[in-house]
Amino acid sequence: MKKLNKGFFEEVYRIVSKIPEGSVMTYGMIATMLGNPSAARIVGYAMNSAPLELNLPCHRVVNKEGRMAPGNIFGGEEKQRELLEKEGVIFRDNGCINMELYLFSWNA
DNA sequence: CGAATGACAATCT
DNA sequence: TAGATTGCCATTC
Repeated sequence: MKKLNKGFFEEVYRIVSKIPEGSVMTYGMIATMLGNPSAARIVGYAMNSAPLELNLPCHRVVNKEGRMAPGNIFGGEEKQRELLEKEGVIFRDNGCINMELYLFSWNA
């Protein structure tokens, strides 16, 4: 669980760590960046194995709905919501993020 | 090498 | 609308 230098994972970590505060990224989007638009699961899997030492802003990584995973990951999706809100991300009433507004534009 | 896993996505019921 | 199912692809055992 230490040699996570597996191209794909590494790229995921790199991209995620590049997400500026107040912005969010979707798994499918990251996967597309890596060249595999269908590898969204791999991104999630990478997060699952993501070393906390990297301080990856995984809370800025959300699914297409603008929502976060199951809820038993970081300590509760609600906790994530608070974190993101604190960074300036406004959530909708349904608990989803305004992706159109907060989606991080990687390709300048 | 083969089977299992996974924090998604899209489709179907 | 919400829940369940399948597909996809890389990593792990």
